[in-house]
Amino acid sequence: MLEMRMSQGVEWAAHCCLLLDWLDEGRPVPTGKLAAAFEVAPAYLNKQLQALVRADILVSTAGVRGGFELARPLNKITLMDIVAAIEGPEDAFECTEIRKRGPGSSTPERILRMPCQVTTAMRKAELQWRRALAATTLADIGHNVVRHVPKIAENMQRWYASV
Amino acid sequence: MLEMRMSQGVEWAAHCCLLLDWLDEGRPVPTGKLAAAFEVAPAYLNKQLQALVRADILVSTAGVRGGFELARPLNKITLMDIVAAIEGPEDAFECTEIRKRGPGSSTPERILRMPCQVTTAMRKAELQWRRALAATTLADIGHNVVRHVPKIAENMQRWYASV
DNA sequence: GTCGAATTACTCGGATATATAATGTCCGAGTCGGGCAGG
DNA sequence: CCTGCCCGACTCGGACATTATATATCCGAGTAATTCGAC
Repeated sequence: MLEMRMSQGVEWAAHCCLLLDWLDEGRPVPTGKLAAAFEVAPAYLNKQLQALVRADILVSTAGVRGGFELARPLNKITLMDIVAAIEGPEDAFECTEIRKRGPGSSTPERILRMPCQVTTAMRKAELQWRRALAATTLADIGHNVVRHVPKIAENMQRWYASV
Repeated sequence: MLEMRMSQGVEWAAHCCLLLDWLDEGRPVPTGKLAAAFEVAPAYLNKQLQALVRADILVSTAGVRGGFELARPLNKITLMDIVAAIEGPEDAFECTEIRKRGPGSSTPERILRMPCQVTTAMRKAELQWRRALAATTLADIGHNVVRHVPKIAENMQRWYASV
């Protein structure tokens, strides 16, 4: 059996953004600290954070006290933004137009111009997915977390001060 | 940039099912003919069709006049069935529970039992996707095609008789 | 004591390896159809 | 001529390569803080 899987980077990115919000440092937070917070490979996390910078979700600062900061508040960052930043803007279903191959190649050119109906249906489904992702901000998710763990920000700040 | 992509097999599978319906043979259609219809690698297509058999979308017949037939009419086959058969039933977003690692491990066990809010949001979005896929049958798609190319079945039957 | 420049340690960024999954190929087991012999 | 058995060719099915992608790592370029010296 095969498996359509999303990159781990999406999960890492979302949690990192939430953590950056909770820490609420005035200064950049370096990759090493974020990696330590989730016990993941620092250099690989760095790569994902670079993608978030390119998507204007984070801003990076070089130098001795450098690191990453949120480029805008969490209520301006949607899950769609995160997914698009890490996975790219392409659709999951890629149409290779096999309908045009073989005997299909002899159908009138006027008709071949019309979109593939299989692809159209797939696109509609993916659109629903993207709609839901775009409708959810990281602020929404953070709010749900705080509802269950009110002291999450305080806990994370205390931990950050100790490392 | 990375890329979350769905297997090509999904596209092949959908088009093969449509073709099987249009051909409307009383007998099984072998892999070779289906592969010729779309100019794809026969052995690899065979692999995808096997998955459809395991999912009870097609039935296979061995032997000299063997091949594949639809296990049920197109209005009983949804895009969700196709995707699940080829890609597997797992969610695209896989939660690795990184919230429990690092400082998160010291939070009360009672809270860690609750689901990850990032994952919950992702699941909701995927559910919308699955809903749309499950709401679309291959009969719907086939109907849309016939609307633009009324003679599609006749064309395919004529081609099939000639190969 | 204050200012400024060189130094140094730290961080991001991209180039480079490795692991894993998707893609593609090949060969064996099974089976149906036809041919052949016998009645 | 009809019937039943045997043979052979064709097809699926899964095991086996190959290629592409995701994962992981490493090192260089650049920067900001710090230190050291001069005024």
